[in-house]
Amino acid sequence: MQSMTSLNKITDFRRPVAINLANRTATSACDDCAARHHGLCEALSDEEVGFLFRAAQRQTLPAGTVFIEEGEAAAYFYNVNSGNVRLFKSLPDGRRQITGFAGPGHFLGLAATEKNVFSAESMEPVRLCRFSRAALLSMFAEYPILERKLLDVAMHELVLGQQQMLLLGRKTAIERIASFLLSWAERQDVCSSGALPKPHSSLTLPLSRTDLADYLGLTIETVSRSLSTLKREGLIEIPNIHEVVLLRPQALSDIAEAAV
Amino acid sequence: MQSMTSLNKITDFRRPVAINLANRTATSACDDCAARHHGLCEALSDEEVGFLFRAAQRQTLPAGTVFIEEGEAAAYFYNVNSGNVRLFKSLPDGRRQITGFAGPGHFLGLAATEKNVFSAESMEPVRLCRFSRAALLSMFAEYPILERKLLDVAMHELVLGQQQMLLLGRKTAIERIASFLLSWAERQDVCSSGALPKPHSSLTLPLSRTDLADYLGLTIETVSRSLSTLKREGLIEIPNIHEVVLLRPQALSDIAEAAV
DNA sequence: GCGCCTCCATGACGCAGGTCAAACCGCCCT
DNA sequence: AGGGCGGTTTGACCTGCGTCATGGAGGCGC
Repeated sequence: MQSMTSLNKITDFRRPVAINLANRTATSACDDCAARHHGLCEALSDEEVGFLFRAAQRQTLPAGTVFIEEGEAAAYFYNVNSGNVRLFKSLPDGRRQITGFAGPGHFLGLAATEKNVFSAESMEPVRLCRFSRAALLSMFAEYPILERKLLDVAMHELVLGQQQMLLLGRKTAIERIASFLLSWAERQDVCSSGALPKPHSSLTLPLSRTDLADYLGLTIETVSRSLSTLKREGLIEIPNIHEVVLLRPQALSDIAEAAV
Repeated sequence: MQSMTSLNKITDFRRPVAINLANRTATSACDDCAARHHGLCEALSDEEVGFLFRAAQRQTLPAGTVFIEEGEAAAYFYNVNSGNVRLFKSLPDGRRQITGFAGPGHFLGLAATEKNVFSAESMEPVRLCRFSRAALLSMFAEYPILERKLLDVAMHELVLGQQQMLLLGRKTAIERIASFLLSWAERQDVCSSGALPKPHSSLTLPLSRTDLADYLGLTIETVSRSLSTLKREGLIEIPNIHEVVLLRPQALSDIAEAAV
């Protein structure tokens, strides 16, 4: 049991690292950051965060800004401080596949080679910390825990990616919508990982129907129709366009997982 | 230019590591391994490989053995020495999505939490090195380069995963087949990364039509029909069931990327 | 309040790809 | 050589979802 160490907990095996005296200005700036205790930064001490802070450039972007462009040289990594971001790939004729969303604390840029293999666009006003590749690489040498944490992050994204492949390759429209609602509930901490949300849990969807369609590999019409079906059958309520109430999570789960 | 260090080359920044005298028996066993100069092991010195060797259990499996089962406790990591393996997720009603293939040198188990989130099955007789989580974690402390290399591996898999999401979510049947053929050519080193294979390049497909269908989110009938269409139009030749000749890679690429 | 614009819902219809069925093709076994 | 068997191809048909079109609902400027 004890030996069954979670692989997503490899950060538990922290090596001792040299601690330098971070300047207080830096640290306290991070104190106010919504991402201070999420994602990458949560694994770091105040001193380490201070070091990271000094290596970062801060950016504030209005909604709808594409700040990572597929095919461009991949010069930077990003950490989201506030706001939500959509990640996507496009085909020349305009077809788009959203591969994921990044909110506060999420680290961007792991799926990259020399060129970015995806684009990123702010869905709302967004604040970011930006790191050059060189800066991040040099930080690895100083703070090995970063590397370890990034491996955790990458592993988690691999898990999500595989789930999404099953969804896109093999699930029906209704199953995709049900799966999405439950995974979004988990993301919003409405329920603990793996558990079902309580009946009548309410979700906020900062995404448009178009985003939803491009994420689930459907059209907006099919998304709309599937949501209507779930509503008609009493599994969800849609008080307004950006809100969904999960009336019967178990029934949603049965659909999402194609329970027999 | 020089500062544009590839992120997939972060292993270039090797920290000095303690080198212990590996016993020669171990090292020479690895010398014969097809995976010695691929994937994880390629990043390691003989001494490091020797250490890894002693931490590993070797397994030989016949074709069709499921050795990682979705939902089971994730106790081990694997490194493939020889043979090919399919990775997949299933729904209770039997629908299956193959999320990837692993050949010699590939490392398995990164997409895992406490439970495996995918299954793995040998497609042919396979030899593996198996590591318990605990063993791998303790190796991280001794050989940080492992962690770094695994981050590289994970990042590369994220890139592949995003490509596959675009394919599954937004491409037509023919586009999927064309994309697959080109990516398989790249995998088989028929062409360098990013470049097109030469006209008349020949590919070996160790996969059945069923595998192909489950990988591409199609049915075997559609896979078969799409291959026939490409053949009829003179883009490929199919001398036998496990071989495909790419007559006009550029035309395939135009289809795969939906060139306008 | 009014017009405009964007996003969403819903209905009618079409088609890419799924389903069902039959023929075909090695390949092994005797 | 013949027969059985699993995998593949091909054809005929069907359907889930995409496409196209229309109407509605909310937001925003003036």
